[in-house]
Amino acid sequence: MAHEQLTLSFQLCFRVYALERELMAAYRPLLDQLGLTYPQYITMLYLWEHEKGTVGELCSALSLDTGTMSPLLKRLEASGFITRRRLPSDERTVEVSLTKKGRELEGQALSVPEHIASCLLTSDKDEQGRRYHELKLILDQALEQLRTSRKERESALVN
Amino acid sequence: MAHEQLTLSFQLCFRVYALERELMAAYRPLLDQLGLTYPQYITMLYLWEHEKGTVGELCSALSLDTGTMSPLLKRLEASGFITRRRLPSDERTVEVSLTKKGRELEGQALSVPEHIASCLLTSDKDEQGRRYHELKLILDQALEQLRTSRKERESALVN
DNA sequence: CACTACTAGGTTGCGTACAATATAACAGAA
DNA sequence: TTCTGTTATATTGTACGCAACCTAGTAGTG
Repeated sequence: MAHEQLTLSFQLCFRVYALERELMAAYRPLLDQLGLTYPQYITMLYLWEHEKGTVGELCSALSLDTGTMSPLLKRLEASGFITRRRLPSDERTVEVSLTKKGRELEGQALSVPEHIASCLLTSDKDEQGRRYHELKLILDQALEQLRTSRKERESALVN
Repeated sequence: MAHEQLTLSFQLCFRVYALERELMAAYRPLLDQLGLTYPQYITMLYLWEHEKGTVGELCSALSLDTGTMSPLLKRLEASGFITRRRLPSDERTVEVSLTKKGRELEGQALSVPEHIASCLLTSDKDEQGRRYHELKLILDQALEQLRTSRKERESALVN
């Protein structure tokens, strides 16, 4: 493979790594006021939209495993935003629901996207909007690419 | 701000968050064989290029703070890849250097970029190369944008 | 029913990330 | 020289993120 492609791949990875942390740093002061972290915030976003969901659905929606999600939900429960209960129909599955306090938090979170957008967008919003739309598409392609590669690796291990 | 821009920003953040973890998952099996994590790997990349550096230089090159870098370097030292010593000229500064074992590791790491590139690039390498080059530019712009916004926030706090 | 396999979540251990704080060393002013 | 402020790094505490393992509940088979 061409040296340039190897260099490019490395630079992409490093930038994604750096950008992820820079984005978290942008969210942090906003979410601090709500008493949430970013992973907790996107968990709440899921619940604000769907009102409830099982642990498995949350793991799958956010691409997180139970080792991350279980303690995270425990903390959200301790903060009083959600409740957890085992389903009578299947005692293995745990259903997560919003509390009154959790539902009310949505109102306070309404300004978060605006703040983040204003950190990402500068003067020429139309031009930048087009670029970011393009960026979203490429990120999706890269994600799908990597997930496909990972599944191939994993099934190769089994066989 | 337009609702579409708010939605777009959120989707970008979520995808960067997901892509970062998917990339780490792609690196993990490769780096496991070297006995490195991704942050340790990019630390070694810096040292393979520069032979040595201070803790501060490493923090700044990788955009990590000392709370992350200090224990990371301690682990790299425990693995025998680096040594640390305080500079006689300034006892506050710690200089990190490669050991023989650390230098030799570079040879075993040569195939890593190739593997990652092959997970990211599929059939049409030229077309995809162009897209990823574009992606790199947009990531850089987003990074700079966010860093500028952050500096503004921080200096606003001081004043 | 007894046995086996599978599934949904939880727990443990290790390594980041980072805010907040601590500490020692240096640098400049009085 | 002493005091003061700053700098470079380390430490502590909290929260991910994930591999590996554990457990209880369910489902299918004979």
